[in-house]
Amino acid sequence: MNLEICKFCNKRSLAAKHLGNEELERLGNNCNEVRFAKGDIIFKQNALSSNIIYIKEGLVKVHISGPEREQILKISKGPAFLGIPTTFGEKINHYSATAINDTIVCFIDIMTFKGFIATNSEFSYEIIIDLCKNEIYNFHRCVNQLQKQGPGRVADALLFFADEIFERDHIELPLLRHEFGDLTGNSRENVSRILTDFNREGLINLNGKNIELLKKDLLRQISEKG
DNA sequence: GCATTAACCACAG
DNA sequence: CTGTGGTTAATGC
Repeated sequence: MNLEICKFCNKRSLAAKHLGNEELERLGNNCNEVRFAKGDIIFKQNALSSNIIYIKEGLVKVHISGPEREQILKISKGPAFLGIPTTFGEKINHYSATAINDTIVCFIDIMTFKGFIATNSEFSYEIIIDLCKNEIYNFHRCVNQLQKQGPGRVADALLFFADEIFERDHIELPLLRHEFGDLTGNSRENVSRILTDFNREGLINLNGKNIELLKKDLLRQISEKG
């Protein structure tokens, strides 16, 4: 443990920005930083967990095994909390998390975290905001998945990667076709077909995992109309 | 009926 | 792993 690790961290969460010096030392004393390589499992569904997980850096996929197939719930980019909902009320994880890139994750002791919630209202406030944003995001995703059809969901995912993850229109899909299917609720074959269709129609420039979004306005239309 | 959508299977790079 | 073609089932004109 390193007392200074959180004090001088430049990837602090919005919540942790409200911690004082003494609190940051306590945090540093009760958390641990772990590096994960691409494909490493950060935590697994049904395993016991007594930590709050914070992604300092990197991309993580959050997934759950459904009755039919694997479902990717979302892709999270650090810095972000991951797993407050799983660890707060329950002892076991309700989903798994896997590193997509090389990732740095902080495991924060739950009692320390709860202590901040109890004593630092600014900290708590930021955590609540985070949870609310998450819930709203999930509501939207739920509607999308249920009411849109294949191409709409794929267009959604492409725009998500371009706007939220890479922040440019040329993306390198960090998922296999099979996983991209798990994310968008399509079979791997369908993902393949939809992408080649988009390519043929000039909406994207497709080159394996390298995808360039050429007509984002049209992709948005497809995404909205389903 | 006919068209659309998407899943499943099989096979080829 | 990925792309494609054929087949099949469900759903909506």
